[in-house]
Amino acid sequence: MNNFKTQFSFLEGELRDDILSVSSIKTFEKNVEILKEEQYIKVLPLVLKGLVKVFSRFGDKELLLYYIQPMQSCVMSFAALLKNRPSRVFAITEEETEILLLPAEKIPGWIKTFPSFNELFYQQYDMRYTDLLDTIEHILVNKMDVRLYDYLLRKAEIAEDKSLKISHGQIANELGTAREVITRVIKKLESEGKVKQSKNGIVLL
Amino acid sequence: MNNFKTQFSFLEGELRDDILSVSSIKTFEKNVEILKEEQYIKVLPLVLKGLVKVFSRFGDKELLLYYIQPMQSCVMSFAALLKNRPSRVFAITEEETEILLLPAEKIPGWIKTFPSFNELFYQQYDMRYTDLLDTIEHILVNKMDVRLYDYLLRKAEIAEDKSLKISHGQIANELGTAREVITRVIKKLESEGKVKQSKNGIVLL
DNA sequence: CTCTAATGGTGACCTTAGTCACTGCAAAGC
DNA sequence: GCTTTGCAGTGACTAAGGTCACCATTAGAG
Repeated sequence: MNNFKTQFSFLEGELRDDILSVSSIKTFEKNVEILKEEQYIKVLPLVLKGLVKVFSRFGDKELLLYYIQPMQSCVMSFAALLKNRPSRVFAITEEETEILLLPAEKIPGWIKTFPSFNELFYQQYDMRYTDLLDTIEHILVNKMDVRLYDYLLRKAEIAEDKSLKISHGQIANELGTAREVITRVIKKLESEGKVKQSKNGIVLL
Repeated sequence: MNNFKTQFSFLEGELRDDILSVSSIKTFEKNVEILKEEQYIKVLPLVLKGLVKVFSRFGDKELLLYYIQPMQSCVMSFAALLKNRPSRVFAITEEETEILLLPAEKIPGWIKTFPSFNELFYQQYDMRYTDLLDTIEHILVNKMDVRLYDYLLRKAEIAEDKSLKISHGQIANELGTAREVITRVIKKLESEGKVKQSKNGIVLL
């Protein structure tokens, strides 16, 4: 895909050619856990188009940590392949997503040779560190109504659609709580006029 | 201090000389908020001896995020000075601590030139990302008794002393809760035979 | 068309932990 | 000495949210 070159114009031209010559592009359907099938083939993903959500499992609880948007990568994969260690987080496509898969063995060389590539991953780490701090703040200080509302706002903003098709159970998973709680709290938000539920999903007002 | 060279023997010799020639070493007393006074003079800290705790403030709540031990640095400072942005976290010495202060303007050059230096900061980011994940897990899934006990265990382990001199109020701050809660929960731990309280502090059994 | 699975809705209940309003105690400062 | 200050301990209360046991509605599969 040629939009790679324009999207990643901040990378050195030589590096972009190099990447394209050894990487593959793969398209994933919606709701597919990526890097599951590739867990032995070592690759580093770079999202070109679409949306990926990253979450963690703690026993039977799950929690959405952040989204990977186009032009972003997954620092957990990055760390995992540099240290040859399993990932502690999971990634699922939120929509149909096109991903560039960089072969792991080329990464250390690119990092050494191309400052822009190195810079890119520092930025990714910085972004995720900040995301995790935000997540901690949310869990620690906000009640469920605020957490849920912010979650919906963010989701709508990222999907660029104020109408969300998602089940209460799904939301509960992403917020690490129970389905009944979401049903209750979303009712509350509805009564406050912040959202509206219909058979087509949840609409933000 | 010459133990810098032995501690950081994984860094290139040239880099170590370079660092020592332009950096200063500063010793901080116990319980001092570091990087407060230096917030205009831009420096990157590298802990040589002692212990620093890093925490975040959310409104009136605080939360201990992780410790910086010898041979470690603070990724938040690193990110803050690269992006010329204020830090979202705070650092306080837990004991008397000796810190090497690297001048900010030298960092980008060292990163480009010395792979081992670059590697060091990737490792720091990776470590803190993992620490934050652990913190999230604790807040989300564990009850206060488990959180408190783990907190005390970790503190004792890091301080290499099973006897901790710390007030209930202090602990409450670091765990982002209220003093009375700690008093209650620590009583519970005592009744379970896990800790013992005396006038000298809390002893882990 | 019927049966089933997924989803949403709800009331009752319980546990956790945050808050309030105190009391007791001991060390430090005057 | 007394008094202030900081820390520990406690009972009573409350709110949030997790759990349980259901029932209703809808969409899809057979």
